[in-house]
Amino acid sequence: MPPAEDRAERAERILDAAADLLLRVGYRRTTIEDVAERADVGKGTVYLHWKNREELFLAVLLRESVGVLEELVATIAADPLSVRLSRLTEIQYANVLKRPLLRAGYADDAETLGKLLPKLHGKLDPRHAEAFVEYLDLLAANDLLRTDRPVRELVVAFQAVLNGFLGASPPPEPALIADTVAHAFEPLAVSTRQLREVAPRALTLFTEAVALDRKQLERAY
Amino acid sequence: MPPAEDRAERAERILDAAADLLLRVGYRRTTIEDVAERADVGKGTVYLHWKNREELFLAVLLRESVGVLEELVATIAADPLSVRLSRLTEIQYANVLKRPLLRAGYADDAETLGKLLPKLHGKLDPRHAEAFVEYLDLLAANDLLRTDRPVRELVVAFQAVLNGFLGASPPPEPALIADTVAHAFEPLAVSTRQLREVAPRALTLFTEAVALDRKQLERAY
DNA sequence: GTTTGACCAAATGAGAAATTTGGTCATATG
DNA sequence: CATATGACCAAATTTCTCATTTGGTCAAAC
Repeated sequence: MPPAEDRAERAERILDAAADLLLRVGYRRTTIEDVAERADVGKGTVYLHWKNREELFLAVLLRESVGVLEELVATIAADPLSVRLSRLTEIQYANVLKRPLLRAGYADDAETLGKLLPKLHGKLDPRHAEAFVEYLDLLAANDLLRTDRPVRELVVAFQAVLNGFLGASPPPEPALIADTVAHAFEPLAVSTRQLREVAPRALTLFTEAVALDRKQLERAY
Repeated sequence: MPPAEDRAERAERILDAAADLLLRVGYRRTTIEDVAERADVGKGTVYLHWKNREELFLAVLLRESVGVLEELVATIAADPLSVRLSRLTEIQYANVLKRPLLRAGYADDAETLGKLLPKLHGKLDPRHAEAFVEYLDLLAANDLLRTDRPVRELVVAFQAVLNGFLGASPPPEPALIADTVAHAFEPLAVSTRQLREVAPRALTLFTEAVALDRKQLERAY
Protein backbone atom coordinates (compact mmCIF):
# COMPACT_ATOMS: atom_id res chain seq x y z
CA MET A 1 0.00 0.00 0.00
CA PRO A 2 1.65 3.29 -1.11
CA PRO A 3 2.07 5.14 2.18
CA ALA A 4 1.93 8.73 0.99
CA GLU A 5 -1.52 9.20 -0.48
CA ASP A 6 -3.41 6.40 1.19
CA ARG A 7 -2.35 7.33 4.63
CA ALA A 8 -4.19 10.67 4.53
CA GLU A 9 -7.12 8.97 2.87
CA ARG A 10 -7.34 6.45 5.64
CA ALA A 11 -7.14 9.19 8.25
CA GLU A 12 -10.09 10.88 6.61
CA ARG A 13 -12.03 7.63 6.61
CA ILE A 14 -11.41 7.22 10.31
CA LEU A 15 -12.45 10.79 10.98
CA ASP A 16 -15.60 10.23 8.92
CA ALA A 17 -16.45 7.18 10.98
CA ALA A 18 -15.75 9.01 14.22
CA ALA A 19 -17.80 12.03 13.16
CA ASP A 20 -20.73 9.85 12.18
CA LEU A 21 -20.73 7.94 15.44
CA LEU A 22 -20.13 11.07 17.47
CA LEU A 23 -23.28 12.56 16.06
CA ARG A 24 -25.45 9.47 16.32
CA VAL A 25 -24.18 7.84 19.49
CA GLY A 26 -22.39 10.61 21.36
CA TYR A 27 -18.86 10.92 22.67
CA ARG A 28 -19.27 8.93 25.81
CA ARG A 29 -20.74 5.87 24.14
CA THR A 30 -18.56 5.76 21.03
CA THR A 31 -15.67 3.34 21.42
CA ILE A 32 -12.48 3.23 19.43
CA GLU A 33 -13.38 -0.25 18.28
CA ASP A 34 -16.67 1.02 16.86
CA VAL A 35 -14.78 3.67 14.96
CA ALA A 36 -12.15 1.24 13.72
CA GLU A 37 -14.73 -1.26 12.53
CA ARG A 38 -16.73 1.42 10.75
CA ALA A 39 -13.55 2.70 9.08
CA ASP A 40 -12.50 -0.84 8.14
CA VAL A 41 -9.21 -0.78 9.97
CA GLY A 42 -7.82 -2.55 12.98
CA LYS A 43 -8.08 -0.88 16.33
CA GLY A 44 -4.32 -0.48 16.53
CA THR A 45 -4.34 1.42 13.27
CA VAL A 46 -6.34 4.22 14.83
CA TYR A 47 -3.47 4.69 17.27
CA LEU A 48 -1.03 5.00 14.39
CA HIS A 49 -2.84 8.26 13.63
CA TRP A 50 -3.85 9.71 16.99
CA LYS A 51 -2.21 9.16 20.29
CA ASN A 52 -5.43 8.59 22.18
CA ARG A 53 -9.20 8.67 22.03
CA GLU A 54 -9.52 12.32 22.95
CA GLU A 55 -7.10 13.47 20.27
CA LEU A 56 -9.06 11.56 17.66
CA PHE A 57 -12.34 13.23 18.50
CA LEU A 58 -10.74 16.62 18.87
CA ALA A 59 -9.39 16.11 15.36
CA VAL A 60 -12.96 15.53 14.19
CA LEU A 61 -14.04 18.87 15.58
CA LEU A 62 -10.92 20.60 14.38
CA ARG A 63 -11.58 19.32 10.87
CA GLU A 64 -15.06 20.77 11.02
CA SER A 65 -13.68 24.12 12.14
CA VAL A 66 -11.15 24.14 9.35
CA GLY A 67 -13.97 23.22 6.99
CA VAL A 68 -16.07 26.30 7.75
CA LEU A 69 -13.01 28.50 7.60
CA GLU A 70 -12.19 27.14 4.16
CA GLU A 71 -15.75 27.76 3.03
CA LEU A 72 -15.36 31.31 4.23
CA VAL A 73 -12.12 31.84 2.36
CA ALA A 74 -13.71 30.48 -0.79
CA THR A 75 -16.68 32.80 -0.37
CA ILE A 76 -14.52 35.87 0.06
CA ALA A 77 -12.40 34.86 -2.90
CA ALA A 78 -15.54 34.56 -5.04
CA ASP A 79 -17.15 37.76 -3.80
CA PRO A 80 -15.04 40.54 -2.25
CA LEU A 81 -18.14 42.22 -0.84
CA SER A 82 -18.52 39.38 1.65
CA VAL A 83 -15.65 40.79 3.72
CA ARG A 84 -18.17 43.18 5.14
CA LEU A 85 -18.55 42.25 8.80
CA SER A 86 -22.31 41.78 8.72
CA ARG A 87 -22.14 39.69 5.57
CA LEU A 88 -19.23 37.62 6.80
CA THR A 89 -21.01 36.99 10.07
CA GLU A 90 -24.15 35.93 8.25
CA ILE A 91 -22.17 33.46 6.14
CA GLN A 92 -20.26 31.96 9.04
CA TYR A 93 -23.36 31.76 11.20
CA ALA A 94 -25.27 29.95 8.46
CA ASN A 95 -22.35 27.62 7.77
CA VAL A 96 -21.95 26.70 11.42
CA LEU A 97 -25.66 25.91 11.65
CA LYS A 98 -25.29 23.64 8.64
CA ARG A 99 -22.75 21.50 10.49
CA PRO A 100 -24.42 19.50 13.24
CA LEU A 101 -21.21 18.93 15.16
CA LEU A 102 -20.31 22.59 15.39
CA ARG A 103 -23.90 23.41 16.13
CA ALA A 104 -23.81 20.91 18.95
CA GLY A 105 -20.67 22.63 20.14
CA TYR A 106 -22.22 26.03 20.36
CA ALA A 107 -25.43 24.69 21.84
CA ASP A 108 -23.35 23.06 24.61
CA ASP A 109 -24.75 19.68 23.71
CA ALA A 110 -22.98 17.62 26.37
CA GLU A 111 -24.82 14.47 25.33
CA THR A 112 -23.02 14.29 22.00
CA LEU A 113 -19.80 16.13 22.76
CA GLY A 114 -19.25 15.21 26.37
CA LYS A 115 -16.26 16.83 27.98
CA LEU A 116 -14.66 17.59 24.64
CA LEU A 117 -15.77 21.18 24.31
CA PRO A 118 -13.55 22.93 26.85
CA LYS A 119 -10.53 21.21 25.36
CA LEU A 120 -11.35 22.15 21.79
CA HIS A 121 -10.61 25.80 22.31
CA GLY A 122 -7.17 24.91 23.56
CA LYS A 123 -6.64 22.79 20.47
CA LEU A 124 -7.94 25.22 17.91
CA ASP A 125 -5.52 28.06 17.63
CA PRO A 126 -2.36 29.60 18.74
CA ARG A 127 -3.14 32.65 16.58
CA HIS A 128 -6.59 31.89 15.22
CA ALA A 129 -8.28 34.41 17.53
CA GLU A 130 -5.67 37.05 16.76
CA ALA A 131 -6.47 36.79 13.07
CA PHE A 132 -10.03 37.84 13.77
CA VAL A 133 -8.90 40.88 15.74
CA GLU A 134 -6.54 41.81 12.92
CA TYR A 135 -9.43 41.52 10.50
CA LEU A 136 -11.46 43.93 12.63
CA ASP A 137 -8.48 46.29 12.86
CA LEU A 138 -8.30 46.18 9.10
CA LEU A 139 -11.98 47.02 8.79
CA ALA A 140 -11.66 49.83 11.32
CA ALA A 141 -8.72 51.34 9.46
CA ASN A 142 -10.90 51.55 6.36
CA ASP A 143 -14.10 52.98 7.78
CA LEU A 144 -15.83 49.64 7.54
CA LEU A 145 -16.24 49.37 11.29
CA ARG A 146 -17.37 51.82 13.95
CA THR A 147 -14.38 53.79 15.16
CA ASP A 148 -16.01 55.53 18.12
CA ARG A 149 -15.09 52.59 20.32
CA PRO A 150 -11.83 50.68 20.59
CA VAL A 151 -11.72 47.52 18.52
CA ARG A 152 -10.88 45.63 21.70
CA GLU A 153 -14.36 46.42 23.03
CA LEU A 154 -16.10 45.73 19.77
CA VAL A 155 -14.54 42.28 19.72
CA VAL A 156 -16.04 41.47 23.11
CA ALA A 157 -19.45 42.74 22.12
CA PHE A 158 -19.34 40.94 18.80
CA GLN A 159 -18.46 37.64 20.43
CA ALA A 160 -21.33 38.08 22.86
CA VAL A 161 -23.76 38.76 20.03
CA LEU A 162 -22.56 35.83 17.95
CA ASN A 163 -22.70 33.43 20.87
CA GLY A 164 -26.14 34.73 21.76
CA PHE A 165 -27.45 33.95 18.31
CA LEU A 166 -25.70 30.58 18.08
CA GLY A 167 -27.03 29.59 21.47
CA ALA A 168 -30.61 30.63 20.78
CA SER A 169 -33.16 27.99 20.01
CA PRO A 170 -34.55 27.82 17.52
CA PRO A 171 -31.67 29.56 15.77
CA PRO A 172 -32.81 32.88 14.33
CA GLU A 173 -32.58 33.46 10.59
CA PRO A 174 -29.08 34.37 9.36
CA ALA A 175 -30.51 37.61 7.95
CA LEU A 176 -31.34 38.70 11.49
CA ILE A 177 -27.83 38.44 12.84
CA ALA A 178 -26.57 40.19 9.71
CA ASP A 179 -28.92 43.07 10.38
CA THR A 180 -28.05 43.20 14.07
CA VAL A 181 -24.31 43.16 13.43
CA ALA A 182 -24.61 45.75 10.69
CA HIS A 183 -26.36 48.18 13.00
CA ALA A 184 -24.33 47.39 16.10
CA PHE A 185 -20.85 47.44 14.65
CA GLU A 186 -20.75 48.99 11.21
CA PRO A 187 -20.70 52.70 10.38
CA LEU A 188 -23.81 54.18 8.82
CA ALA A 189 -22.42 53.97 5.32
CA VAL A 190 -20.27 51.10 4.13
CA SER A 191 -18.28 51.89 1.05
CA THR A 192 -18.30 49.24 -1.66
CA ARG A 193 -15.08 50.61 -3.01
CA GLN A 194 -13.31 50.20 0.30
CA LEU A 195 -14.71 46.71 0.70
CA ARG A 196 -13.11 45.70 -2.58
CA GLU A 197 -9.90 47.32 -1.49
CA VAL A 198 -9.79 45.50 1.82
CA ALA A 199 -10.91 42.11 0.53
CA PRO A 200 -7.52 40.82 -0.67
CA ARG A 201 -5.82 41.61 2.60
CA ALA A 202 -8.59 40.00 4.63
CA LEU A 203 -8.36 37.01 2.34
CA THR A 204 -4.67 36.70 3.11
CA LEU A 205 -5.36 36.91 6.83
CA PHE A 206 -7.96 34.18 6.77
CA THR A 207 -5.93 32.04 4.42
CA GLU A 208 -3.04 32.16 6.82
CA ALA A 209 -5.29 31.33 9.74
CA VAL A 210 -6.78 28.37 7.96
CA ALA A 211 -3.30 27.18 7.06
CA LEU A 212 -2.29 27.29 10.72
CA ASP A 213 -5.34 25.35 11.85
CA ARG A 214 -4.83 22.85 9.09
CA LYS A 215 -1.29 22.28 10.29
CA GLN A 216 -2.63 21.57 13.75
CA LEU A 217 -4.98 19.10 12.14
CA GLU A 218 -2.32 17.39 10.06
CA ARG A 219 -0.44 16.46 13.14
CA ALA A 220 -2.71 13.59 12.53
CA TYR A 221 -0.31 11.58 10.44
CA MET B 1 -47.59 33.77 67.67
CA PRO B 2 -49.68 36.23 65.64
CA PRO B 3 -50.16 34.36 62.36
CA ALA B 4 -50.52 37.30 59.97
CA GLU B 5 -47.21 39.14 60.11
CA ASP B 6 -44.91 36.48 61.40
CA ARG B 7 -45.90 33.92 58.85
CA ALA B 8 -44.54 35.97 55.95
CA GLU B 9 -41.50 36.82 58.01
CA ARG B 10 -40.81 33.18 58.62
CA ALA B 11 -41.25 32.41 54.93
CA GLU B 12 -38.62 35.03 54.15
CA ARG B 13 -36.28 33.55 56.70
CA ILE B 14 -36.64 30.13 55.12
CA LEU B 15 -36.06 31.58 51.68
CA ASP B 16 -32.98 33.37 52.96
CA ALA B 17 -31.61 30.15 54.35
CA ALA B 18 -32.38 28.28 51.14
CA ALA B 19 -30.81 31.00 49.00
CA ASP B 20 -27.69 31.00 51.09
CA LEU B 21 -27.25 27.25 50.95
CA LEU B 22 -28.17 27.11 47.29
CA LEU B 23 -25.33 29.44 46.52
CA ARG B 24 -22.76 27.85 48.79
CA VAL B 25 -23.64 24.18 48.57
CA GLY B 26 -25.68 23.86 45.39
CA TYR B 27 -29.17 22.52 44.74
CA ARG B 28 -28.30 18.86 44.68
CA ARG B 29 -26.52 18.84 48.02
CA THR B 30 -28.81 21.13 49.97
CA THR B 31 -31.32 19.22 52.05
CA ILE B 32 -34.56 20.45 53.49
CA GLU B 33 -33.24 19.70 56.93
CA ASP B 34 -30.24 21.95 56.33
CA VAL B 35 -32.57 24.73 55.32
CA ALA B 36 -34.89 24.18 58.26
CA GLU B 37 -32.06 24.18 60.75
CA ARG B 38 -30.55 27.33 59.29
CA ALA B 39 -33.93 29.05 59.40
CA ASP B 40 -34.54 27.84 62.96
CA VAL B 41 -37.71 25.96 62.22
CA GLY B 42 -38.69 22.34 62.22
CA LYS B 43 -38.50 20.40 59.01
CA GLY B 44 -42.26 20.01 58.91
CA THR B 45 -42.66 23.77 59.07
CA VAL B 46 -41.02 24.15 55.70
CA TYR B 47 -43.78 22.02 54.25
CA LEU B 48 -46.39 24.34 55.76
CA HIS B 49 -45.12 26.90 53.25
CA TRP B 50 -44.14 24.94 50.14
CA LYS B 51 -45.51 21.66 48.97
CA ASN B 52 -42.14 20.17 48.14
CA ARG B 53 -38.43 20.76 47.83
CA GLU B 54 -38.56 21.93 44.25
CA GLU B 55 -41.23 24.51 44.92
CA LEU B 56 -39.18 25.95 47.76
CA PHE B 57 -36.12 26.48 45.61
CA LEU B 58 -38.14 27.76 42.71
CA ALA B 59 -39.58 30.30 45.12
CA VAL B 60 -36.04 31.41 45.93
CA LEU B 61 -35.33 32.10 42.28
CA LEU B 62 -38.71 33.66 41.72
CA ARG B 63 -38.08 36.03 44.61
CA GLU B 64 -34.81 37.07 43.02
CA SER B 65 -36.55 37.69 39.71
CA VAL B 66 -39.23 39.76 41.37
CA GLY B 67 -36.47 41.61 43.15
CA VAL B 68 -34.73 42.80 39.99
CA LEU B 69 -38.04 43.71 38.42
CA GLU B 70 -38.88 45.83 41.43
CA GLU B 71 -35.52 47.52 41.24
CA LEU B 72 -36.28 48.29 37.62
CA VAL B 73 -39.67 49.76 38.41
CA ALA B 74 -38.13 51.93 41.07
CA THR B 75 -35.46 53.14 38.69
CA ILE B 76 -37.96 54.09 36.01
CA ALA B 77 -40.13 55.82 38.57
CA ALA B 78 -37.14 57.86 39.71
CA ASP B 79 -35.84 58.65 36.24
CA PRO B 80 -38.18 58.51 33.23
CA LEU B 81 -35.24 58.55 30.82
CA SER B 82 -34.35 55.03 31.90
CA VAL B 83 -37.22 53.64 29.83
CA ARG B 84 -34.92 53.97 26.88
CA LEU B 85 -34.19 50.42 25.73
CA SER B 86 -30.42 50.72 25.89
CA ARG B 87 -30.54 52.30 29.33
CA LEU B 88 -33.08 49.84 30.66
CA THR B 89 -31.03 46.95 29.33
CA GLU B 90 -27.91 48.32 30.96
CA ILE B 91 -29.70 48.61 34.29
CA GLN B 92 -31.22 45.15 34.19
CA TYR B 93 -27.98 43.59 33.01
CA ALA B 94 -26.03 45.20 35.83
CA ASN B 95 -28.69 44.22 38.37
CA VAL B 96 -28.72 40.61 37.26
CA LEU B 97 -24.94 40.45 37.53
CA LYS B 98 -25.22 41.77 41.07
CA ARG B 99 -27.34 38.78 42.08
CA PRO B 100 -25.28 35.62 42.16
CA LEU B 101 -28.25 33.31 41.87
CA LEU B 102 -29.62 34.93 38.74
CA ARG B 103 -26.15 35.16 37.37
CA ALA B 104 -25.74 31.45 37.97
CA GLY B 105 -29.01 30.98 36.14
CA TYR B 106 -27.90 32.76 33.03
CA ALA B 107 -24.48 31.15 33.12
CA ASP B 108 -26.20 27.76 33.16
CA ASP B 109 -24.41 26.89 36.35
CA ALA B 110 -25.74 23.38 36.80
CA GLU B 111 -23.57 22.82 39.84
CA THR B 112 -25.51 25.32 41.95
CA LEU B 113 -28.90 25.28 40.25
CA GLY B 114 -29.15 21.67 39.13
CA LYS B 115 -32.26 20.82 37.17
CA LEU B 116 -34.08 23.87 38.46
CA LEU B 117 -33.47 26.16 35.53
CA PRO B 118 -35.76 24.66 32.90
CA LYS B 119 -38.60 24.66 35.39
CA LEU B 120 -38.12 28.27 36.44
CA HIS B 121 -39.25 29.62 33.14
CA GLY B 122 -42.48 27.70 33.50
CA LYS B 123 -42.92 29.15 36.96
CA LEU B 124 -42.09 32.73 36.17
CA ASP B 125 -44.85 34.13 34.12
CA PRO B 126 -48.09 33.59 32.45
CA ARG B 127 -47.78 37.07 30.91
CA HIS B 128 -44.37 38.22 32.02
CA ALA B 129 -42.84 37.74 28.55
CA GLU B 130 -45.80 39.46 26.90
CA ALA B 131 -45.19 42.54 28.99
CA PHE B 132 -41.75 42.92 27.47
CA VAL B 133 -43.13 42.67 23.95
CA GLU B 134 -45.76 45.26 24.79
CA TYR B 135 -43.01 47.50 26.09
CA LEU B 136 -41.17 47.19 22.79
CA ASP B 137 -44.40 47.85 20.90
CA LEU B 138 -44.82 50.96 22.96
CA LEU B 139 -41.29 52.10 22.14
CA ALA B 140 -41.80 51.36 18.45
CA ALA B 141 -45.02 53.35 18.37
CA ASN B 142 -43.09 56.35 19.66
CA ASP B 143 -40.00 56.27 17.46
CA LEU B 144 -37.90 54.97 20.30
CA LEU B 145 -37.19 51.71 18.52
CA ARG B 146 -36.22 50.87 14.96
CA THR B 147 -39.34 50.49 12.87
CA ASP B 148 -37.74 49.06 9.73
CA ARG B 149 -38.13 45.58 11.14
CA PRO B 150 -41.11 43.96 12.84
CA VAL B 151 -40.95 44.06 16.62
CA ARG B 152 -41.34 40.30 16.57
CA GLU B 153 -37.89 40.01 14.98
CA LEU B 154 -36.31 42.64 17.18
CA VAL B 155 -37.44 40.68 20.23
CA VAL B 156 -35.63 37.60 19.02
CA ALA B 157 -32.47 39.52 18.20
CA PHE B 158 -32.58 41.37 21.50
CA GLN B 159 -32.93 38.18 23.51
CA ALA B 160 -29.97 36.71 21.65
CA VAL B 161 -27.84 39.75 22.39
CA LEU B 162 -28.83 39.85 26.05
CA ASN B 163 -28.17 36.16 26.54
CA GLY B 164 -24.89 36.49 24.72
CA PHE B 165 -23.73 39.17 27.11
CA LEU B 166 -25.06 37.43 30.20
CA GLY B 167 -23.41 34.18 29.16
CA ALA B 168 -20.04 35.76 28.39
CA SER B 169 -17.21 35.35 30.85
CA PRO B 170 -16.00 37.52 32.21
CA PRO B 171 -19.18 39.57 31.85
CA PRO B 172 -18.56 42.65 29.74
CA GLU B 173 -19.10 46.10 31.24
CA PRO B 174 -22.75 47.19 31.38
CA ALA B 175 -21.85 50.22 29.27
CA LEU B 176 -20.91 47.90 26.42
CA ILE B 177 -24.27 46.18 26.17
CA ALA B 178 -25.94 49.58 26.42
CA ASP B 179 -23.93 50.79 23.47
CA THR B 180 -24.56 47.62 21.47
CA VAL B 181 -28.30 47.68 22.10
CA ALA B 182 -28.50 51.38 21.32
CA HIS B 183 -26.94 50.90 17.92
CA ALA B 184 -28.62 47.60 17.11
CA PHE B 185 -32.18 48.43 18.08
CA GLU B 186 -32.71 52.12 18.58
CA PRO B 187 -33.28 54.74 15.89
CA LEU B 188 -30.48 57.21 15.22
CA ALA B 189 -32.08 59.89 17.32
CA VAL B 190 -33.91 59.16 20.53
CA SER B 191 -36.20 61.94 21.64
CA THR B 192 -36.01 62.88 25.30
CA ARG B 193 -39.48 64.35 25.06
CA GLN B 194 -40.95 61.10 23.81
CA LEU B 195 -39.10 59.13 26.46
CA ARG B 196 -40.77 61.21 29.13
CA GLU B 197 -44.10 60.72 27.44
CA VAL B 198 -43.73 56.97 27.26
CA ALA B 199 -42.29 56.45 30.72
CA PRO B 200 -45.55 56.41 32.69
CA ARG B 201 -47.13 53.83 30.43
CA ALA B 202 -44.05 51.61 30.55
CA LEU B 203 -44.04 51.99 34.29
CA THR B 204 -47.62 50.74 34.42
CA LEU B 205 -46.72 47.77 32.25
CA PHE B 206 -43.82 46.73 34.41
CA THR B 207 -45.70 47.40 37.61
CA GLU B 208 -48.44 45.06 36.47
CA ALA B 209 -45.92 42.43 35.48
CA VAL B 210 -44.18 42.60 38.82
CA ALA B 211 -47.54 42.35 40.57
CA LEU B 212 -48.33 39.18 38.64
CA ASP B 213 -45.01 37.58 39.47
CA ARG B 214 -45.35 38.58 43.09
CA LYS B 215 -48.73 36.86 43.22
CA GLN B 216 -47.09 33.70 41.90
CA LEU B 217 -44.56 34.05 44.66
CA GLU B 218 -47.09 34.62 47.42
CA ARG B 219 -48.67 31.32 46.75
CA ALA B 220 -46.06 30.59 49.31
CA TYR B 221 -48.31 31.02 52.36
C1' DG C 1 7.92 -1.56 7.22
C1' DT C 2 3.07 -1.79 8.13
C1' DT C 3 -1.02 -3.65 10.11
C1' DT C 4 -3.40 -6.13 13.31
C1' DG C 5 -6.04 -8.24 17.06
C1' DA C 6 -4.89 -10.79 21.45
C1' DC C 7 -3.73 -9.06 25.72
C1' DC C 8 -3.72 -6.30 30.20
C1' DA C 9 -4.48 -2.55 33.40
C1' DA C 10 -7.80 0.69 34.24
C1' DA C 11 -12.19 2.54 33.66
C1' DT C 12 -17.01 1.75 33.52
C1' DG C 13 -21.29 -0.47 34.62
C1' DA C 14 -24.49 -3.52 37.19
C1' DG C 15 -26.30 -4.96 41.51
C1' DA C 16 -26.78 -5.36 46.46
C1' DA C 17 -26.52 -3.30 50.78
C1' DA C 18 -26.34 0.67 53.58
C1' DT C 19 -27.29 5.37 54.28
C1' DT C 20 -29.62 9.61 53.59
C1' DT C 21 -33.49 12.41 52.57
C1' DG C 22 -38.13 14.07 51.06
C1' DG C 23 -42.41 14.23 52.75
C1' DT C 24 -46.23 12.85 56.37
C1' DC C 25 -48.60 12.90 60.58
C1' DA C 26 -49.48 11.72 65.47
C1' DT C 27 -48.16 14.13 69.28
C1' DA C 28 -46.66 18.09 72.00
C1' DT C 29 -47.11 22.81 73.04
C1' DG C 30 -49.07 27.13 74.26
C1' DC D 1 -57.83 24.66 69.11
C1' DA D 2 -54.43 26.00 66.05
C1' DT D 3 -49.82 25.57 65.09
C1' DA D 4 -45.32 23.60 65.10
C1' DT D 5 -42.42 19.70 65.32
C1' DG D 6 -39.37 15.74 64.91
C1' DA D 7 -39.88 10.56 64.83
C1' DC D 8 -41.04 7.76 61.20
C1' DC D 9 -41.21 5.40 56.52
C1' DA D 10 -40.89 4.73 51.61
C1' DA D 11 -38.06 6.12 48.08
C1' DA D 12 -34.02 8.02 46.40
C1' DT D 13 -29.08 8.38 46.73
C1' DT D 14 -24.61 6.76 47.88
C1' DT D 15 -21.26 3.20 48.77
C1' DC D 16 -19.24 -0.96 48.10
C1' DT D 17 -18.30 -5.13 45.44
C1' DC D 18 -17.79 -7.66 41.54
C1' DA D 19 -18.21 -8.49 36.44
C1' DT D 20 -17.67 -6.51 32.01
C1' DT D 21 -15.95 -3.39 28.78
C1' DT D 22 -12.61 -0.43 26.79
C1' DG D 23 -8.38 2.32 25.95
C1' DG D 24 -3.99 1.58 24.70
C1' DT D 25 0.23 -1.65 23.73
C1' DC D 26 2.98 -4.78 21.31
C1' DA D 27 4.53 -9.35 19.64
C1' DA D 28 3.37 -11.80 15.78
C1' DA D 29 1.70 -11.93 10.89
C1' DC D 30 1.97 -10.10 6.61
